[in-house]
Amino acid sequence: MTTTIRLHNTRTRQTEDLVPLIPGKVRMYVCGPTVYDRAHIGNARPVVVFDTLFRLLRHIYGAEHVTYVRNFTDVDDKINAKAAQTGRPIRDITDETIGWYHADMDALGALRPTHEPRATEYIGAMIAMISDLIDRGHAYAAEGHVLFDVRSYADYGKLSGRSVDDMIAGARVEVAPYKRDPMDFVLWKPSDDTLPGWDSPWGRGRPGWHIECSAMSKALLGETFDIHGGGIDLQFPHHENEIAQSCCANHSGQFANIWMHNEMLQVEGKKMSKSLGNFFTVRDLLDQGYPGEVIRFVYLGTHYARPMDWTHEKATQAEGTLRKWRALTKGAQPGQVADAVVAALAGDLNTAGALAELHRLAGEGDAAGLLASAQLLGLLLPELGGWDEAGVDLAPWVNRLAGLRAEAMETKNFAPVDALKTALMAAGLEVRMSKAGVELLPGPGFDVGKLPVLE
RNA sequence: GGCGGGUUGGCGGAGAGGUUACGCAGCGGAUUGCAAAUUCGUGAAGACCGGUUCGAUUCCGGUACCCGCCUCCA
Repeated sequence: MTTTIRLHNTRTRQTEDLVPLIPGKVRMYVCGPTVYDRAHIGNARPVVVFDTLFRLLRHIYGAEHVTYVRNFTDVDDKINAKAAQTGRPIRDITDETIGWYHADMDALGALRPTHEPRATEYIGAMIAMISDLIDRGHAYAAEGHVLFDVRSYADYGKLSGRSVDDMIAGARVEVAPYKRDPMDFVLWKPSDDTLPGWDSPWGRGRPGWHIECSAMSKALLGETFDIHGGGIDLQFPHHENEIAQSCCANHSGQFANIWMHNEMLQVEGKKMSKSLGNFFTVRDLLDQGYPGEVIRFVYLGTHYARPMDWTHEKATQAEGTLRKWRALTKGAQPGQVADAVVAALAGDLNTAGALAELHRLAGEGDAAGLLASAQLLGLLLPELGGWDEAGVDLAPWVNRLAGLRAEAMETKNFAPVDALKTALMAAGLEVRMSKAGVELLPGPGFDVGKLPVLE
């Protein structure tokens, strides 16, 4: 445990050493998806980023000393809307969506977190926390709602660098009449008979958005823990509100130590949006033939704190690199993880730097080191492979090409060789002919159906 | 309007106050029936204007442009 991990803490705006609150153990919470639809490729970025951090933490502290919690938000008005629209039970929708999520994130090589709590299983904990906040004078009930009193928490706005007064000045939120302050946010809201609801001291209702993360992190990690992650778009209001709730409900007044935020993702230089037609789910990309490993490689190519651009060009390059590396490490056993790779990751999760080290290892022909190091990044794992193989036995084509070539060397008529070679290349094969013989390797876009028919 | 982030060679994309990032593409050589692959070598940067410094792409200030959040979208 000689490596010290340094991480940029958005709470303090500084890059800091990770010093676990409990020596030798690391606890991390990351905001997970609202389960009403397939995850899009923007949703997948924090998954890959924090999975990579999870892998690094396990490498350094030992797998059994790292606890990673990522929630499923399965109570939400978007889910309610979908249920109303389709007539399906909510639980059906959320169960199905969680299944999709697991399948899609598995394809990207993301490990399952230690715990994946569902919000609906922690309603009691949320109600208890809300009651506590009321008792301590940080929240109040009004017209079936319970609201958090932002004026009761002096540090409100600190995470996102805003003051309550500034926010009110620029606010575009509609102010409900029962709010004491325009910035007060909902902890609990009433449900009518058509909506899911739970009994509470304030009547039948459902939780507000932010309280679930406060309740679940406390239940599974404790009042304080080491790392809290999520997309930068969650910094305000979600994380700001989480901090307010948790710090006011916790006796220590402390919550997560290091806050990490990943930047957003664009597609071909533009914001991903349905109206621009550049909106993709992870499943869309997988169906289009981008292997999950290739998608992961593209993500790792940009530092998590910088905006990332998804482009077809990058995916093509990533695919070529991974093909090369998979060929180089074929049959090899993982050796030692390279120090330089760990050092890069330990420096605020510099995945792009780590990939550069991988290139170096590949250049040196260190298959064992490359394999072990790549696997630390969640690449070159056996379960992510297979896409780089032909899926058919290419021996008949190899033999025919070799035969024609041998003849041509005698007759000096290379036309038949070139014709076959052209056809094979058109099918997406890479054709290598050398003194040692003929080799056919599937390249990007290889299509078995386009292979020339041999007589 | 408020808050935050960014601007690096043809493209992508890092680190470091002074020494080659790296990958892809390009160019030249070797190799090849031709190619591919491989291999050797090579050119190319730090938005703009100031400041600090012996020295800044790296620190500070300003300008321009881009992006995000403030609309329960990661």
